[in-house]
Amino acid sequence: MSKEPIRSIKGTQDILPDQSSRWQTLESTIRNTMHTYDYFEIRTPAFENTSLFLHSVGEESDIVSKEMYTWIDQGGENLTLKPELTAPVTRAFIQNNLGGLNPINKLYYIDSLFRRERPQKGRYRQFHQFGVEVFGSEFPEIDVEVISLAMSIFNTLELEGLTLELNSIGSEDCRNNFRTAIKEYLKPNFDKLSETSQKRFKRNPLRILDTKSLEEKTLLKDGPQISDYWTSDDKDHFNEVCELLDKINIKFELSPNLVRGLDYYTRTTFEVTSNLLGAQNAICGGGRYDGLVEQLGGKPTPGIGFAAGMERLLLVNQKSDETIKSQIYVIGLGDSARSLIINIALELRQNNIRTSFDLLRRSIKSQMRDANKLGAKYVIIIGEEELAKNIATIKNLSNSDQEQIPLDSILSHIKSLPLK
RNA sequence: GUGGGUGUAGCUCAGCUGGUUAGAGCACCUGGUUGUGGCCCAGGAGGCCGUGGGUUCAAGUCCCAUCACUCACCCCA
Repeated sequence: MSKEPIRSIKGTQDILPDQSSRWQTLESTIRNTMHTYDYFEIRTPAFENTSLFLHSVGEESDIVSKEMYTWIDQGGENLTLKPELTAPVTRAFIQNNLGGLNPINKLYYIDSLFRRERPQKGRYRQFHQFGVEVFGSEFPEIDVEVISLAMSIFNTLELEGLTLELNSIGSEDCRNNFRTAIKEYLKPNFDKLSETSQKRFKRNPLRILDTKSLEEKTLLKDGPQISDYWTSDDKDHFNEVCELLDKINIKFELSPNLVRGLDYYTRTTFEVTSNLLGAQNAICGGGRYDGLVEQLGGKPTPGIGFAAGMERLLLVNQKSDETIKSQIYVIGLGDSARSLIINIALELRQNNIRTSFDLLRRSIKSQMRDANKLGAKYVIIIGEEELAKNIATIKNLSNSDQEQIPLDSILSHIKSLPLK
């Protein structure tokens, strides 16, 4: 009976050292851009009360109805690993009265989320998103700032093949009117609709626009359009957003059927897709949610945000990353030298010089190999001969030059060398 | 939840219509240099051929089941 090793959970992944540097560069690019826009980071807990998501994302949404990791804890509380971040950040915004401290709050996050779906390319059960949530402004300038912030990060990452799709699903009134109109229009054809569309017809008619079926698409083409039901304010808002985007040279496509899956969206919705991915080609999605804060018990406060999937960004961003290289490798031959190099390595490290030495008591040959593999620039060799003369041999690995220096001048000597 | 594809060395894979000790490249280790890396050369280690069952004189190869991975549907980042 051989023991089966324990495996990671389906849809989760280990990020190993050969990949972690790509994550680090991605994260620092995100933070840098966020800071140039004066957005500040918010961190929320990994899990929340389940009701938070029921009341924001919507009970009929796929996320809530079939994808959440939910459990009852030992105290009887109903908890859920966060499947998205707008609701938790909004909850934190309300709970900490951020709106009372500042009329506008520009928040960003980089975080892990959890959804129990069947994994596939670009989709995992634990995945990472970065994004922003801005509370307090109803004006188009902020819609545009948020979009331009997202695009600016993608530009810095030199991503190619991206498309920005834009739509407005109008305010509350608009959507109510549209909802009755589209139901009216589709009612005679109800039997012809797909099963999912029939469900949506009852629960969330707006999302029928999302359909993939060609027949339904052509049927919808001649039906009522959301834009016909925009209030004049909705229309003005959307036009201003488009104009401002033009003004700062951000290209976009109008997608009248871009309805996002979550209940809380209003007015502006947008999505960025990549033609380099498979079926899961959305790398970023966002929009306005002017009613959400109030819905979750806060003072009426407009909001807008986006979230971008980091695993997908890394799939799109195939640029290779230079690996971090060591600088100094210290070799000690013999017992006394071996104990000496521990001190030398320590001193170099305290001076911010990347330093390694052999931990397997291997031969000098293997140690040289190891130094080479680590990308060290110089090797310091201390053996019997050197010890006797109180010197160290320093070898430049790129041109094989070797020189000998006094033992007590190692640090100053190394500091004078080009270590890059 | 549904469908397709794939499971052979640490990694990428070969193994033809079933046939004898299961291979390659890369990586790893040792040696070629009494204390010197990369390149080269020589050698070495490393495989319940995913797992269980079946057909057969004979199974990595065929059949069934099962598990895992993967892609896709649904939906989303």
